[in-house]
Amino acid sequence: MPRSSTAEERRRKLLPLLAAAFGSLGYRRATTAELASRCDVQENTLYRLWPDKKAMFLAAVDFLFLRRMDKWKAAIDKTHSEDSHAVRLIELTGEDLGENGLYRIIFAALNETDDPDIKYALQRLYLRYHKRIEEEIVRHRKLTGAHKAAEDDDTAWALIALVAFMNIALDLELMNGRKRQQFFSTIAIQLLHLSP
Amino acid sequence: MPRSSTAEERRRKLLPLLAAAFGSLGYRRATTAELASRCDVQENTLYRLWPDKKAMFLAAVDFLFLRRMDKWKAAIDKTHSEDSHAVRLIELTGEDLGENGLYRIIFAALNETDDPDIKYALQRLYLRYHKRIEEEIVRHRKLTGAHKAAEDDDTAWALIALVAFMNIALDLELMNGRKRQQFFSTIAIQLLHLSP
DNA sequence: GCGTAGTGTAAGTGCGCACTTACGCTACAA
DNA sequence: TTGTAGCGTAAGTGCGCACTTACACTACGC
Repeated sequence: MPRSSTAEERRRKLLPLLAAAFGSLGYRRATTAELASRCDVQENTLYRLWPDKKAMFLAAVDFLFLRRMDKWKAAIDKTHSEDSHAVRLIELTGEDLGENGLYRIIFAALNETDDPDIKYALQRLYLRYHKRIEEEIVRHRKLTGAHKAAEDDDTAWALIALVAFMNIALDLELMNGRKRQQFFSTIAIQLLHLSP
Repeated sequence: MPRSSTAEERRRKLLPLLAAAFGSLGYRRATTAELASRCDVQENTLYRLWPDKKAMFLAAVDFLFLRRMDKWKAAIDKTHSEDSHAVRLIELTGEDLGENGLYRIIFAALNETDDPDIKYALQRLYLRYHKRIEEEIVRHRKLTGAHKAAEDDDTAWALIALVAFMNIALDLELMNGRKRQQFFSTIAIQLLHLSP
């Protein structure tokens, strides 16, 4: 049997490109021809690495989520241990909103929720996301002793809602960048119930 | 010239059906064949009433938005003048979330924002929506004398964000109905800064 | 060297769908 | 009654796109 399998490695190399393509084009406009061209390979090659377009999409979703979590981890590692992670993450989110296309890909996926695989993947993603945020809220509230206006898990969902809408606002140009950032931090802080 | 134009009337009759179809199927899955079948006419007939599928879609968006506003008006008219409209509208939103497909159609449209017409229509819709909500927040705060934790317009955007996410949560079954309603009212009240 | 698993390239293929054409029928204005 | 604008019905048409096939080439195990 000749040539050791390099498929896994090739998948890893192509994923960021696929993710970027899906992120900026959405599901529909990201045609297989376009994906191939952006990866600088033939369509054929993609189909040798993934069974179909949906699989490429799901792999991309997963990749972007994990990359986002890595970014959070890196940001937190640079924070002093006694500072609030939550506040740092809010700043971070305000800054590189939409940068890596995670939300655009999620919104693209939301239109495919009739497909059970896609729906399940999104569900899992949101639940993991929620869990991660709730952890930080708990930590934040313990640290600051802030009086809770809502349960931690409700606050976590509310922050997720806020971020989702920030991306809508970005896409639709509902507010300019400065305003959007001010809006986000005002409301996020209010939700954490930290008097300014 | 024979037969007086009934086109306008037919459009009015078909719009609710179109809107329902787009609302439950999204843009992509709402094929022209499917639309025609749900309206119980031939595709041809639709094309005699609107120039193309996009026009049908935009008309449906507009229709749903106006219907939602009518519903609000009706709800408010039934409220005692000294009661808070805002609280009544929050209850209402919690109850018939997703009922008329407005949000599903908006999410469908969000994937078509590369089309300037669709983007512009959404922009206009959100800005009108925001303006309407802000009015109620101003009224509410004047009425209750609640101390503001955020500007009225920020609070209005935050409520819009919340409702948008409620619909995501509904689609993805992130929470059950009871939980979702509890979450929404808790956070909405917190945003209005009315102590419970 | 030789056979085979995998690679690059390119030309299909078939289907779903937005949109069109064709044509006969109907109701109204003249 | 007759001409015409609009209606119903049904059969296209063409194109974009997910996915496939074909085939020559290459690297590796034997």
